[in-house]
Amino acid sequence: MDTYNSDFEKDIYRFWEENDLFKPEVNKDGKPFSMVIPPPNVTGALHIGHALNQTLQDIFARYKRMCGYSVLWLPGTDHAGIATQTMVERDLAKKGIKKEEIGRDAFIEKVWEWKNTYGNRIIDQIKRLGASCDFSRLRFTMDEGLSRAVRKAFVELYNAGYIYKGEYIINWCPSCHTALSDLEVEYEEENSKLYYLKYFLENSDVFLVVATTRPETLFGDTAVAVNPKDERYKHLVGKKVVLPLVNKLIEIIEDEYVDMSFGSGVVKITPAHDVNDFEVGKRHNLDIIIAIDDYGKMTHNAPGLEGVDRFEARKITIEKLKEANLIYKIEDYVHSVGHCYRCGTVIEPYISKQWFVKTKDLAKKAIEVVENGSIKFIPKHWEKTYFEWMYNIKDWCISRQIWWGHRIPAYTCKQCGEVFVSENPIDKCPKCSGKLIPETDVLDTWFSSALWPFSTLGWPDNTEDLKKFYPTSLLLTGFDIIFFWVARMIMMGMFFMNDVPFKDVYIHALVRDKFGQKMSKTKGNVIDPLDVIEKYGADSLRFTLAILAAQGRDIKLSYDQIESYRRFMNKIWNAYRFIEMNTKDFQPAVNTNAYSSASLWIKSRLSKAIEQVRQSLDDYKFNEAADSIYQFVWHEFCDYYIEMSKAHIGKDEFSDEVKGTLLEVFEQLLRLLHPFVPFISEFLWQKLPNKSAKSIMIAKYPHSQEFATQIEEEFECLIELIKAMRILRSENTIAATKKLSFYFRPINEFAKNIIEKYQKYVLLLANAKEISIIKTDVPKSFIQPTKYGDIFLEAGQNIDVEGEILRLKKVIEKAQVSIDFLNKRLRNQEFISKAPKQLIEKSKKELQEAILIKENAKKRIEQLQSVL
RNA sequence: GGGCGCAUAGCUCAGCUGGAAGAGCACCUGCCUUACAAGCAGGGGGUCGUAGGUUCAAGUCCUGCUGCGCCCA
Repeated sequence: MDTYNSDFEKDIYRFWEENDLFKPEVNKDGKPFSMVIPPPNVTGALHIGHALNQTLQDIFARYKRMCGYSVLWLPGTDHAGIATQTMVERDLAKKGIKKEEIGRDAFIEKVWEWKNTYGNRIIDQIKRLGASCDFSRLRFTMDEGLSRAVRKAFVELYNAGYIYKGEYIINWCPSCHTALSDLEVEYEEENSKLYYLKYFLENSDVFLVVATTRPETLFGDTAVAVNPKDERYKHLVGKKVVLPLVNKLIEIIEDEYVDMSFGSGVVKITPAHDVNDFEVGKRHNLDIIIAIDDYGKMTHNAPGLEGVDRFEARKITIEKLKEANLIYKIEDYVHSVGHCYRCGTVIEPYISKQWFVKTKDLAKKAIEVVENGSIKFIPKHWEKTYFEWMYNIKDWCISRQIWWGHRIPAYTCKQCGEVFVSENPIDKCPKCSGKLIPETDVLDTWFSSALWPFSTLGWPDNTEDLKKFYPTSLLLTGFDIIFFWVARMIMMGMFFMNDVPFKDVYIHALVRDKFGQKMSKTKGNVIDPLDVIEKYGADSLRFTLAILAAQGRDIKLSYDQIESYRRFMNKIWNAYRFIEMNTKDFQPAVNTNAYSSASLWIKSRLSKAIEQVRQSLDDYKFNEAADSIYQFVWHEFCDYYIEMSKAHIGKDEFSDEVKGTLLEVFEQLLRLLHPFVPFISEFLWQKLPNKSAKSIMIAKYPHSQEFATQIEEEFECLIELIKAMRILRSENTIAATKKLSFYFRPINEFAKNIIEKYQKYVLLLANAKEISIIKTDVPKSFIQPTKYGDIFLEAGQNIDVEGEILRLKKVIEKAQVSIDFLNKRLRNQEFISKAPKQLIEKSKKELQEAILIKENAKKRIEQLQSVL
């Protein structure tokens, strides 16, 4: 093994799978910890957002598993009604087949074929990331069990009065040819025109100016409206105007809804094609005239335009209005237009019979459980977003006019017209024995997703899994689906299980490109996680995502960052190589009582790192956890302990002890690392002589220990002195390879003891020939003052006196800043009386140290100047 | 229009309950020192968006303002 290469990842994953390590049964007796995966679309391909989501969940799954929990992380996919149907339709279209030609059943069969062929793609991709989901429990929203759960849920909600069918104006996508819920409409600001049309008063050549962005809808106008407070039009209310082009009379009504400042203050009312107008229409009992059909084409109500597309119809209408001199003026106008979230088509408000979930009461409980802390959002501020939506929740349109999905389990009697719902198919009317016609609409995919936390565990059966793992412990997802999914799961969980679906909800950020732009295929700025895995390995990607996952901020990701954390993988790899090289023929001693100081120190530092990582993970601070490990591994274990170990190995009585400690600490830090970088940690762990289990996955997560603070104080001094020596070398541009002689003038016994006690480490890490303790100055030398005393380096003949003076002046300057700051603080009577004692003492000590450094540097400058 | 978030080193960002500003990348200097040049050692660089307030002490708490982003209507 020479250099790091992530090729082993696939083998490692296979090893885990073959040993069945992803099942909760590996810790049968542990306390349950459960998560359900936010089910990706079965048509989907893994994108970087999934990668982040999966990585963070896997970190938790592995962490909790190693802590002894019986971890169930349940995977699955959702059937993504519209998306999947569209995709298969497109496939068929290539072969020249329309779905209507083959019929509903045959089409659905085609979709299943497609699903069975390609539906596991995203699951396989998730595996590449190292996800430790229990794939034996893999679920799909359309599978048998979940479909049963959906039917049961529908029937129960219906019977409890929470589902109703009615004719309402809904968001309609003329392209997908289905109703959409409010959430599935995306609004975009668009540059458009505002048309001011002339509506003449009946039998008059006086006209009202009516402003509209959609002149083509005038064919559906059944009134014009003014605000009751609007003095300009008060006298006209109740009179009639002539509808342009149609030449029909419609009434002038008054309604609060009208904004007096919009246009001329007179608006046309088109109940069939505008949500607000629909409400106005209801209040005033207006006729409803449908001018645009379900394919977005004009109806017979638009004379001469029947069958013309709505946008084409707009142009023609304008031309006609112009010809008839019915346009008062046209202005540029910016307004927001709703689009279908799936296909981008402009939404057409449309009146039709749809099924709705009555949400107000369901929301009440869902609000309560967040208010009372039964469910916690992390970061907490997302609770506000949640409440905001929940307080203003609208009924949820759940029917979709497509074929792929859960068919609504409702039946209408052909004879008596009665509607029945039933979990199991029925064909005879229970009332009149007439023939029952099954509902053709299917349910919104999110309806089945809302049941996910319990339907996947076996509900409606009271299975062992359901008993053990519901409520789930943690839901980890993106903020974009708080309304779509999180809120609805809470409502459904409360209704069906009478308990929350999860206790903690961690909301993670969006992954953007390095310019902060949303990644999208059209922009061409996507970072494909599978690409990254190919190039850098899943571990590098995971570690990068984890260390960037600070709460409440989006992640700007670039290849540079991934590259830099790949270097970290390489560093770990090489640390292992060093250890392996040096412990080849070494058998760990059973009981080592005598430890070298370096070993005591690194174990103390490791303990601190463990503590920090555990604490950070418990607080969902992935970035802090990852950073703590990074700092420890690189800048303590590698930079210092491994270097210091070279002073012992093969050189003194601690040789074996140090080898043992290298293995011991490295073994622990692999376990510490495992949740973040599962592959390399497992791969290297398998090679260790001191591994404790079949797999690192089921080894225990390390615990911290208490160590005397003394060892850390000693090493703090030691490291500062080593650094001082390195500064002298570097500032005087002396090659790292040249062995030097240093002198140390300690300020006290403690400092003197450190240099003596740890001479071995000093010599090695500063690459020194010798280090002598002295009491006086060393003339003709470079000096580096520290708070523990001065370090000298003999300058030989060619000392650059001026350069050295300049350098020392900087030292003085720095010390002076400290002195001024601390003096100011300590002379402040209020500080002395109010600040904590510890801080006062610390400040006094620091002041003394700064003064000492300054004085010594000053003296040296004077000396040097006398030489000049 | 309502709500939320962000503004800290050239870039990307940490900074918990307030006690002298940190990391990674980039940059400069010197090194192929026998784990690692995907590396080692050292260095420069910030009046923490702005104006006030609370406090002995404010990047950190409060208020106004400016700029950017997101969500909802």
